[in-house]
Amino acid sequence: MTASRVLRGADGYSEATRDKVLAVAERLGYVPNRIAAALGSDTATSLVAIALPTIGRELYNQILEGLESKLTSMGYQPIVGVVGYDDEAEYQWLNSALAWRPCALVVAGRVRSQRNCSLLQSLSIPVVELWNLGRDDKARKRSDPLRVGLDHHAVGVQMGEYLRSRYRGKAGYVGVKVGGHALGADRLDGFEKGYGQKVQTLLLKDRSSFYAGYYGTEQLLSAEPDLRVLYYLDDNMAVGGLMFCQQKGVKIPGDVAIAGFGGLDVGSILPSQLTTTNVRRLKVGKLAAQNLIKRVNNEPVALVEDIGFELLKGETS
Amino acid sequence: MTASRVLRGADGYSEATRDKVLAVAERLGYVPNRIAAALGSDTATSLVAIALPTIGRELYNQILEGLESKLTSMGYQPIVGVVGYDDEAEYQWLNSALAWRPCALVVAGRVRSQRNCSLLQSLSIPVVELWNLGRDDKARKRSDPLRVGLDHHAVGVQMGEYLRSRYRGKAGYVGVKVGGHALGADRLDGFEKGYGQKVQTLLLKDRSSFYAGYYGTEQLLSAEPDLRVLYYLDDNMAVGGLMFCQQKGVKIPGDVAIAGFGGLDVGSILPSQLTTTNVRRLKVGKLAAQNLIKRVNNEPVALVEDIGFELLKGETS
DNA sequence: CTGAAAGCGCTTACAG
DNA sequence: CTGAAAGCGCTTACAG
Repeated sequence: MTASRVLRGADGYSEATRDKVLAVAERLGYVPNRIAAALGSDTATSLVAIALPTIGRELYNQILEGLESKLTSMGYQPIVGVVGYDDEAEYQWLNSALAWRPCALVVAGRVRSQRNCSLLQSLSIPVVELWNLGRDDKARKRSDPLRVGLDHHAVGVQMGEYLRSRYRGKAGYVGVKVGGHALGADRLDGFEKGYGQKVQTLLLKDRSSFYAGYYGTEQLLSAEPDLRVLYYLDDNMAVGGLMFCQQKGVKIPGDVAIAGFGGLDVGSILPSQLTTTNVRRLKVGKLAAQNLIKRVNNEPVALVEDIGFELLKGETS
Repeated sequence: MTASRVLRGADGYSEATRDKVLAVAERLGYVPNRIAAALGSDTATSLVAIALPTIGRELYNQILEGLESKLTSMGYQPIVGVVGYDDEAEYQWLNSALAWRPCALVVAGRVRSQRNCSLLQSLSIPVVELWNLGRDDKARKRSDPLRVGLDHHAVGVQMGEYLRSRYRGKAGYVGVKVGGHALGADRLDGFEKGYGQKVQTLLLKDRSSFYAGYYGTEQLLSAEPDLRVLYYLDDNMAVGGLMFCQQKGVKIPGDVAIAGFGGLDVGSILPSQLTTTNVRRLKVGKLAAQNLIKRVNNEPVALVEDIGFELLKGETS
């Protein structure tokens, strides 16, 4: 009926009827029902499904903040899920979220099981993969997921080369693995390449934290006391390592040089600024949201968006 | 039809037909449509709307993490929105989220405009207010929002009394205000009461951060050089203040004693542990989700859930 | 500019 | 145990 037209802001009615409809709606306390609207129409919903590995820590929660702010401001509602690095959890979550017929989907770019890959490929809605750019980016097709992120291998290479230019000794790495996969493996690969020698690697079965960085450093240094350079999965762990060294009287960077990744806030509050690679996480989220919605609206959009990174030459190395 | 019954796991069909239905569904790649299900049924959806002031920082994002994990594990999908401390933004967001007919709503407990209060009261779905317990909690009615949080006034009193027992000099406070409202005002009130004297208060028009704590402390100390005790809105700001003092050669706690709030991770990695009040943020989220869903299912539930807090006697005061 | 008809994909209530 | 009917609150396409 005509009421539908005025309520949803279409045209084809007179001012008089509009006012009448609006008045009645007001009086009756009308609340629109997007569920019915979604079912009745063949156009897409305003729901966007977002599956992230975690949200409790600085990295992904700032990405989420960027996503949320852009999506909301464009009139979309995010449905968010935390799926860890667990293929089964991701699969389950995708299925329950997809049943709400979102108009688009955000996932974290990571190694994924065949089954989950096929699920993603079978979707008719736009998908964006966050955070990691892949090796296959040159060969992207229009039907592939969009990508917004950075080249983590290049981050590692850059940091490796920087430290190589200043130090000569053995290098170590403290990171984390989940279900057999090392997080940030691309950066570690790159680092090894950039530093130009084998890196003593310790992968903890733990979540990244100050504490993990602390005891990981303790473990690694007691096994390999002559390490000259320590690279970490992220700044939190690097700061943990820094604390360990300070407490043991190990001089930074005199005895050991330390570098992290992320440009998290902690790094900047230390008495000596942490050497790290800064990444604009908020921007990842915002750009992802923007590109996704462009694709939803069939506007032209970059298949791959590289947000880059920036080496912060701190005082810890 | 019968297919509907087996697909949604109701009963009243034979094994044979079930297998047949499942096989066909599989072959056709059937994806359930919760939108249609929601419209066709008068039972509640599995959507839960969550409106938070921020998600980019440790406090609320750990609450969100708790909410998300519990809700997802119980089969609900969270729609999340960031509304700042802005009544208009909250109002707009609530209206768009409510149009999806969520079965429940989570909001942050805060001072709210009359209009938003009436909106909340007019809802027929369960609502939970997070974080702040109110003064009116004794008089809660069944129709009022649930509450899960803590008594921030008591936090302030406890910290004030603790510091009073150790120091005598003037006290200062560095916090933040948004749109005229001081965040954490209840804690400040309590602190003043507990410490037993007027507290020099600096409210920055900024968001809480290390940096805000740093320059806020600088400002406050240059205006009031004889402060003996500094209390902060949260641990991030306290750590910023700590950094400022260290850099200026002010001895902690010899010259100035410092205390924060939250029990955020930063506080634990410092060379000297921060005095603060620890709050189990994850638990706030989890309990809120649990109670909300109990209410959705019409099970008995505590109207007010006090998760308490814990004074951490650190080395900075 | 306005409205009656049909349908979106389910579910509930009822009849076989 | 199985199915045909009606309806959820909208929208789209068509007729006045």
